[in-house]
Amino acid sequence: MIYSSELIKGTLKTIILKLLKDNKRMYGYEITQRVKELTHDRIQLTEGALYPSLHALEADGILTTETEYIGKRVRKYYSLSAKGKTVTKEKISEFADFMNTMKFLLDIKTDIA
Amino acid sequence: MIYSSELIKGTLKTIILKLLKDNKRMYGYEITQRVKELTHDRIQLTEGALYPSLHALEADGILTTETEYIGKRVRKYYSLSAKGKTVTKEKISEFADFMNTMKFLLDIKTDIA
DNA sequence: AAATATACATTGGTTTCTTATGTATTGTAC
DNA sequence: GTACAATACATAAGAAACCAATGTATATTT
Repeated sequence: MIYSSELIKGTLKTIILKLLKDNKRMYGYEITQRVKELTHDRIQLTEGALYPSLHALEADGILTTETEYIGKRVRKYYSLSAKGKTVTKEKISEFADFMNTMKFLLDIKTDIA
Repeated sequence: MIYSSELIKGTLKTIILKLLKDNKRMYGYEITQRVKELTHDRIQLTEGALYPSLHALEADGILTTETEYIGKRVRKYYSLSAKGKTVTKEKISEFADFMNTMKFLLDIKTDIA
């Protein structure tokens, strides 16, 4: 199953921030692959969604970047700034709260303890 | 706490369908009030979002309508069509699956069994 | 040598929602 | 009895976020 795109709307930034929280630094392509792997292909980030989001987070001072060359190929690493770490905690906790509300509203039984 | 609007994106139709599944028929204003009440004001549907969604669901054959007059004031009741009942089950189960994926991805502990 | 994977990025379009506005009736508080 | 809030519908203009497509280029596998 691949989720309908409307479902994923609004969660992309939270996913990016969580991955960066756990991994110190990651580059764009790596993020798409990690999400694909962790969700068993259920969530597939498109580049057209990912890169603008990364750029927006950087412009907001939430992410910092370092560019490196692997051979001749450029690679841009993203990391959480101090502000980013705070924002990440808030976003995840807001999402957790939202999920509990939705679970109650939709009367859903979950299968993960 | 009122959730940031981006979080709610993509969930509106699922919420509408779930309420109609439980209540046979409801009118627009009633839906806004019920959601507000059930979520303790955390989710407040705006009319500008609700009515276009209801109209779209009706146009897709997912909802049927009956108009009644309460005194001189018009009230438009919405109900699930046969197709709508099927779609509702699919939507809720897709959302439940999505929540489990997100819970795993964000490493969230839930407080509802 | 060709195909696939890696790695960045932008552009045009669509969907979905927000804010604002509009109309009208009914109930409540002063 | 009149102003305000609540009830109840609706649309329109714009913003935000995402998707699909396209573009460029290098590296690896077959």
